[in-house]
Amino acid sequence: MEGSAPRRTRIQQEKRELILEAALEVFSANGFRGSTIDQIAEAAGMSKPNLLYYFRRKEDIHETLMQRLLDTWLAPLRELDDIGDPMTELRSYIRRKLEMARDFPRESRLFANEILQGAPRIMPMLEGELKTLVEEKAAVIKGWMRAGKIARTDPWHLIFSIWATTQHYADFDVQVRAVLGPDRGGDGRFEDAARFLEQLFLDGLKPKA
Amino acid sequence: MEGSAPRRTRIQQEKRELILEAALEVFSANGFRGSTIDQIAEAAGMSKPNLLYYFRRKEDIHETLMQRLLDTWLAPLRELDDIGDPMTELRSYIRRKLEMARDFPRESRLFANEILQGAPRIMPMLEGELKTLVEEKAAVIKGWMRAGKIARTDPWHLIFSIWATTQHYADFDVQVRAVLGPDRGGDGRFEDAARFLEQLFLDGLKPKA
DNA sequence: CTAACGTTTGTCCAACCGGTCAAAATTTTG
DNA sequence: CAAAATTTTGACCGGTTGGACAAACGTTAG
Repeated sequence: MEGSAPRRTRIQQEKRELILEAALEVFSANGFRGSTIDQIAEAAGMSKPNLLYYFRRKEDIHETLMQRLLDTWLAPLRELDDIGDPMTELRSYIRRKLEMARDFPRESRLFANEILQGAPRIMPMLEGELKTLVEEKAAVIKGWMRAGKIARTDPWHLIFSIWATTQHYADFDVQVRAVLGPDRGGDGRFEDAARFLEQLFLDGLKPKA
Repeated sequence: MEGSAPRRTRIQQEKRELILEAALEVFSANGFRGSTIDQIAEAAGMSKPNLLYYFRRKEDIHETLMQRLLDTWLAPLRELDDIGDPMTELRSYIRRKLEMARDFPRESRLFANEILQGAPRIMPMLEGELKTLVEEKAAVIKGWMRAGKIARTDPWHLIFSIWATTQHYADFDVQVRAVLGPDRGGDGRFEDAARFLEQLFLDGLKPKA
């Protein structure tokens, strides 16, 4: 797809990292169209033309950012493994996703922004790599169901519900904090969420008979 | 906050509705900064200056849209009532929210966009009206838990999980459809989702002993 | 009919924005 | 050190955007 990776000097590597870090901050807060090169340049501590020396177009920054994001973003799902106890596997998948929402909220929001706008830049990846990965894992989950290890349901929607509930704490963070208020909405909210989600996915809400 | 509502001619009422409808389409697809007055004007079938005759600033359109949105958006939660069987109440709340995601995806995306950008325009409402409403309903749910009608958990995070799982089908629609593929991702996906969510919130994933 | 009022349009503007370019400053290399 | 290569900067450009405005057009009531 791309030619061989261009050689880069030490300065180029450092400055490119600096720009990507600044761009993550700006893009995740304002979206692609809502962000200006000037904003990113200022956040990175350099002038606009200087930034454009490292990335020729605004889109190049976004593209690079998105490519890096996707690998780390899908890592937890890739780790979902056939070995080990199914219920434990699912529980640690949920925990890992929630930790990502806590530790990398900007990445989550960048992704959410892209999807919300119709995923114009990563549609091929959704229909290709992501679809294949989910199919693979859905098969694993189906195996667990056939073996009677977990209840029978739709594996795809199960995965969606894990994505939705965990990423909610990154993407809708301001709302979560506003609704919980200063006391409940402090740092402890992720542990509360983890406890709740564990129970939800394990037992649901029906009272113990 | 605002003076008495200005008198409006018949034409003004109609045209304002037309503009709001067009703006919902454009804003929900491109975000606030990503949308131009020209786009909205074209979608509404009028010229930019003409549109600006009805709404003096771009922000006014967005603000009006947001105010209207919030009422209908919170209606399902307001309906969550103490009368009736708790488990049934929760199930129909989930169903109503999922129906809103299906029937009003643009409203959902508009709201998601606003929250993602840090809710600059509706923060007071989140900390006021919304927080109060959720507190009220959390108390109702706590009552159910005390009465042994549903399992004991955190009512706040329960509400978040319902929001997250249902709105996911509007906000991340492109991703859902891409991952499900043409066959599974058709119109039936909302029924599949409803079935899955009902089971999840009722029984969780633990296999029936 | 006509005056008053409401609506629509074309033109214009200043600010912003993505990106170019050549020259200056700096760093690297021989 | 000095030449070569790299990095930084200021000035600039064309296109877009939000919004202003006055003139033209349409509608309605006396």
